[in-house]
Amino acid sequence: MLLPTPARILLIDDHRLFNDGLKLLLNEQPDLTVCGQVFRATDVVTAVNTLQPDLILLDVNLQGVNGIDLAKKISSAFQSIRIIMLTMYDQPKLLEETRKAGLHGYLLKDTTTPELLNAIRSVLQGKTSFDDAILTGRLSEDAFGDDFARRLNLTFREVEIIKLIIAGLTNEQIAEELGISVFTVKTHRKNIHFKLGITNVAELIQFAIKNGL
Amino acid sequence: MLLPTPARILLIDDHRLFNDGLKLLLNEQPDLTVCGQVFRATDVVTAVNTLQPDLILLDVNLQGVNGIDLAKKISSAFQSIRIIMLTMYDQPKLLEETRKAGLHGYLLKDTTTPELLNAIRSVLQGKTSFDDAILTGRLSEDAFGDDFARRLNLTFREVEIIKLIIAGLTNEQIAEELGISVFTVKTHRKNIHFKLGITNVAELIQFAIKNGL
DNA sequence: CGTACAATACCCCAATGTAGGTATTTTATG
DNA sequence: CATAAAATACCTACATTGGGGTATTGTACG
Repeated sequence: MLLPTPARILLIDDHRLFNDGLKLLLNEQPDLTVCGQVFRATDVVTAVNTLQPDLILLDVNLQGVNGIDLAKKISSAFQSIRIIMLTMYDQPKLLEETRKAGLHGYLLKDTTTPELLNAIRSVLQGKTSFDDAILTGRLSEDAFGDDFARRLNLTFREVEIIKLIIAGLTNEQIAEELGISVFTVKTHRKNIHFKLGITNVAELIQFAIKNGL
Repeated sequence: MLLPTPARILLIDDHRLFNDGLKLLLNEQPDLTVCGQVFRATDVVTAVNTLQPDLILLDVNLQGVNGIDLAKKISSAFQSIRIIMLTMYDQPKLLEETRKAGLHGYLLKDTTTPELLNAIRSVLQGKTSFDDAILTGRLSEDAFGDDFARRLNLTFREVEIIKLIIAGLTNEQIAEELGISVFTVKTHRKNIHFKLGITNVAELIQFAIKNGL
């Protein structure tokens, strides 16, 4: 399991506190060492060049810069470097893009530390690691909050669908995701609109934001 | 500056990695100690009760639960506990709510570690601490405008239209609001989609949120 | 055993959004 | 004044959503 010398990890994330915290976290591990931290997209290229990391933990969103595009560039220039995307949100689309781009992992920032370490070590060994929470149904259990649902008399299924709508999925994609008919999705959507007193997606998202997305 | 015994800090944030990282970060300081970590809103009350922290770092957004409401509850039940809100985004509204609620600080997660420590120590001494980045710069009026627009090469008009889309207006309503043709609105909308690399309203709003609505 | 509710599925049609064009006018700038 | 960028306007076509129905199934509860 342990490599002869600690694996060199580069952290790229504009949230400084998160970045700093992660550094401490990883440096506690004997087989891992953080060789550098980057906070801005513009600093990435030189950092990768000079630091020669084995693995990069990369935020999908660097103040408006698309992390996945960035990852692709790095990946094509340095094929040996392994890259794990870190993200705040579980967006199926980003997950898909990440896989298609041939990157090595996609993790949510609310994974636990052991899970992160696991993922890093797997990826260093040549495997890939995609967050279970995304693949399976973390969405279904909690996330959106009892509170919200209860106040507005939303059912479990409705909340589930709201989340997928907000994630940017179309009715058809939602239907596929949940394994139900598009008609059913539309029915739920109508009920949601009725319960919330709204008429379109934008208002739905407004609502979600106000009530704590 | 240093207290006789380390100040007890409770971390409330559902992003586990961030939470864990922060713990290490703070425990490195001789005058601070993390007395507990909470990952779910439902665990907050008992944690506060049993751990008796001096100060709480609280994420504004706990999987659907409004962090500010939570903070108010804590604050009214335990007046001596000082609370600093942590957030990913600079939302003027939340900042205002935080101040009105009589809480003691509001920090962005992309502040630096020294800034965080500074803020914590100030608050422990009875002062308040609101992130400069929020108070001064871009936020004040046009958070959305400048920065966001510049980064993404959006024009003034495009930003204007984005705001109206997010407000839930249809193309027709936007056209009327701005005194232009629906066709023009559609054109702008296409350009926006192109520049942002998105395909529908939900994604647009996602984008706006991430980049600081 | 009814009743209530959640979840499912379908139909129709209108309204709105998305995507590909092309093209003119205005404004800012070297 | 020439050029670029921004803002404007229109067209066609298709995709998706929105709102009005109706109806079946399973499950929980008194």
